[in-house]
Amino acid sequence: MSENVPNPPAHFIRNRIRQELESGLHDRVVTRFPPEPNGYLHIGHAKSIVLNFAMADEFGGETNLRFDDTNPIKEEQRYVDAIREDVAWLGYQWARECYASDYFPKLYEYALHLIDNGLAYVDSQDADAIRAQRGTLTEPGTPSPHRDRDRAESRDLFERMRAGEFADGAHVLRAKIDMAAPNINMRDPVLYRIRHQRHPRTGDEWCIYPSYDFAHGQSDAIEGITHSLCTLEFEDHRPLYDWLIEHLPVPSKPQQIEFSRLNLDFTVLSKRRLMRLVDEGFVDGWDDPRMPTFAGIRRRGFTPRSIRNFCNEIGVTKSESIIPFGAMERNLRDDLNERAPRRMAVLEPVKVVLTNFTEGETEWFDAANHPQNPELGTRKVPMTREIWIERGDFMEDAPKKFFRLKPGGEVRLRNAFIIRCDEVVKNAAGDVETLHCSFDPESRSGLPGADRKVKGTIHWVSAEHAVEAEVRLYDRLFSVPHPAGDKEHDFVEHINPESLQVIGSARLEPGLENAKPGEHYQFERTGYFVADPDSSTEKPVFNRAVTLRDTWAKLEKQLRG
RNA sequence: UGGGGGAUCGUCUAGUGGUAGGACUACGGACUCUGACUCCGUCAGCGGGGGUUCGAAUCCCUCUCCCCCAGCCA
Repeated sequence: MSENVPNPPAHFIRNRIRQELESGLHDRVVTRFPPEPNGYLHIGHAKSIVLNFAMADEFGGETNLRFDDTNPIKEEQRYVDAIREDVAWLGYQWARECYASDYFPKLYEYALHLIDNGLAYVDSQDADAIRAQRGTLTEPGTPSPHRDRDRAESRDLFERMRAGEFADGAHVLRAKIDMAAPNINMRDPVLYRIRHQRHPRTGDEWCIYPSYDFAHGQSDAIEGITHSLCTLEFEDHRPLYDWLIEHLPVPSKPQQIEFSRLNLDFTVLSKRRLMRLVDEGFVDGWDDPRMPTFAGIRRRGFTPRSIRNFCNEIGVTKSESIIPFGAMERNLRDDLNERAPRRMAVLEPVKVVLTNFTEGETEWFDAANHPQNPELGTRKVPMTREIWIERGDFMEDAPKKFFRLKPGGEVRLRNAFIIRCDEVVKNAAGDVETLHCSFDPESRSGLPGADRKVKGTIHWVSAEHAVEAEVRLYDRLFSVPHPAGDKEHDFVEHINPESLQVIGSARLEPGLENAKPGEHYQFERTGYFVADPDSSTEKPVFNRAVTLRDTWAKLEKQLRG
């Protein structure tokens, strides 16, 4: 992946690793991306994925994909499959696919080690009692009555927990650290709990499962992870992470480094909220193009490269930040601008009759597939007497700065010739129905007369050859920058009612009916589009991934005042 | 109110004693058979108050604000 980032920007983790390598603290970098398979990945995870793979890649190491599957109540195989697909889609190949559950036997041994050394004990109270004894933020906790249970008894109990002799919640294994610690994570945290629950990978082999704190660091150590990169909320867990590594006979000593998670405006990124959007039908599923999930942004038309570039652009720090959604869109434009073939498509059609164009005749024009990259070749587009143009490209009472079609005015038809609007035909309601225009034969593309300057150029599609298609225009899902930050209103109240606009019959240039799902095009002057999985030759469907920058829209807004 | 983090242009981010820099946005202009792209230019910042110093974003003191932690979730 490093070919995409010739000059990776410095950030504190990169700097720190560089120094460690120079000082000889490490001679290689091994990282891991450790999702819990209890939900789908979203754009927030992309930052972590890119960071982890980039660090290993840049410093000659490798990255594992490790599923943190320590809680079988919430985890499912389908999430594992989806996550695997998502990481690969982003463009990364992990060195090893690991599972915390691979280490259950080892972790069990480690637990025994702690018990035998008087560093862990079995507590036989229920969750409520343990909670009550934990103390509060300002008051220390009080020791469990079982805290000084002798090692042999704890060991016996723990072995019987493992053997399945007890019901869920009857006992728990706890580290014996410090009930008065100001850091609540150090107040004898739970290491193992009983869960008679079939595990997606280990089946019924285990009925006790390690907690995150007990599994994560030790898994890192077992895999030889040098840098365990995680988000800020785990900072409080680092003392525990280090404590366990220090007191256990683990094969290596990883270090945890925290960075701030990615936040985007005009969306939500918490699993709970995303779940509600799907469950309550605000979107059409996890892969709805408005969703910030990998499945969603992929279907929306975001490319892996644009996401990677975006992640590199935003940097890595410990300060919390909210990145404008537009930053992601710009990266998409930058990527697609370079490589997406251009096509003409009329979204809101209005008919134009070229009065001096021979009826029944078709003239084929050459059109470049890309204005800056001739390697993308050319194509032929048909011109006929009747064509479609964009309704918004005609204005009857046009302001001075309006460079498109107006009564008596001229405009160039992209790749073809210049036309003049001679007559406006309206229906009974007063809406423009048809425009009668005449074209200038001397101004055909390629001819000397084509050099004549007209201010505007618009796109068009031959009415006879037009391919009818469904086009889905997506906009931000929420109408406020921080939907989750409003304490007065439920975030769903801020859903943008116009986040999806379906155009039933857009008119596309012929050929586009053969677009394969996932193929990107720029519909000139309109935006970047991708063929949806729903698309077929019979009924093409395109999603608008992002609009083009539109300075006219801005100007128009200003003119209106 | 205990503990752990954070605060630099509108946004993101460099800068650990020596002229606060970059990117994005915005704005202005050039170019243009996409009002796109590209190019050029402009605006704009060290949370507040003290102190140390010839000199402070950086060191010291103090205040303020924001985030995280009291799951047998991760």
